[in-house]
Amino acid sequence: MDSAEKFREYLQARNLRDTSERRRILQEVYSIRKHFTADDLLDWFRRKHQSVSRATLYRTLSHLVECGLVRKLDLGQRVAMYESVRDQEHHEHMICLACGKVIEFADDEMERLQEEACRSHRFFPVRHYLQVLGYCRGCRSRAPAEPASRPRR
Amino acid sequence: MDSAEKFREYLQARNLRDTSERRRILQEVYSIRKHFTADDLLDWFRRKHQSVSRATLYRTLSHLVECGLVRKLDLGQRVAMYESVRDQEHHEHMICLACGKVIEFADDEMERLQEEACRSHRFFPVRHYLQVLGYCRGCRSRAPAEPASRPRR
DNA sequence: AGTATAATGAGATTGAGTCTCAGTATCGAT
DNA sequence: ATCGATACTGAGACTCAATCTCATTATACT
Repeated sequence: MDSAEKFREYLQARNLRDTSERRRILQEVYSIRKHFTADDLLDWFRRKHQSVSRATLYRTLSHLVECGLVRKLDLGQRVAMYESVRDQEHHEHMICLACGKVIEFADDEMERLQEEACRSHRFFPVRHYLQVLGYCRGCRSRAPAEPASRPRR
Repeated sequence: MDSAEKFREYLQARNLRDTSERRRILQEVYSIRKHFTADDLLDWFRRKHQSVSRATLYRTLSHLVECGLVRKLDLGQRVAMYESVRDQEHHEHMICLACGKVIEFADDEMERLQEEACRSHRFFPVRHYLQVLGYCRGCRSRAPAEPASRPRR
């Protein structure tokens, strides 16, 4: 099932309407291959003269998150980051406190342990986020003793 | 080494000053046994007629985070949560999307896998956060099929 | 086509967190 | 103990991502 269809089913099941704005937002989100903020999206739409209002964008993004087509991330900055959920496997993020670089990584065993922890607490997991903040290879080597003088967070 | 001493050493090493506000904030933070927001702290101080300014509080909290005495958490709400880091072992959080309940859990093996992932990416970890969002036992059992009609995020 | 009602957009509002800057406290040197 | 350099504090202004309001419009079911 492709993303458009999945979204349509989600909307229908909740008595929500299939509007052109929602279709356009989903399409745009799925054409992007990296992390983005809500304002990034707004800019891209504006540049294409297909503007969507800020309110509608936020409302639609939260629906997309809710139905699992988009992941909302807190990468340590003030703004929320989003990424489309393709068939790629689930991954986590390392964020460099000095340069802001984001490294993606995945580990099946870690996922399994997590699910087990949820089971033992009778907790039903919907989504999860693992962020490792630290210093990337480059930033670390530039300042070996004390990683960075003034971290961003 | 107790927390006050550790903080004093941190301040000294950075040419920062050991002020009464900083001492009071550390003391208050360490007298709390649960998660709290910056505004919670502000309220508690106000109630004791020992007010600290918002600016000073935020500045001090970020020093405390920097020196490892306090952990800053993103529990899915808009506000940042904090918790004091006692000698208890590192733990992660499950957050209920319906009732907001926070469950703490820990797993040594998961920690180990994480460190390994960092090594293999030549990434120097400083701190990490794992949040599992979902539905707790109670909320899950109240609505078996579709966990919750209107999640908080 | 008609009707109920969900959605949209422009702009106002919220609120956590940060910044500014004048006055104050700390601390090492003398 | 005093001095001087400078880090710190607090009140309030400011930022800006995100949310809300509400009049108008679009959707979808009959």
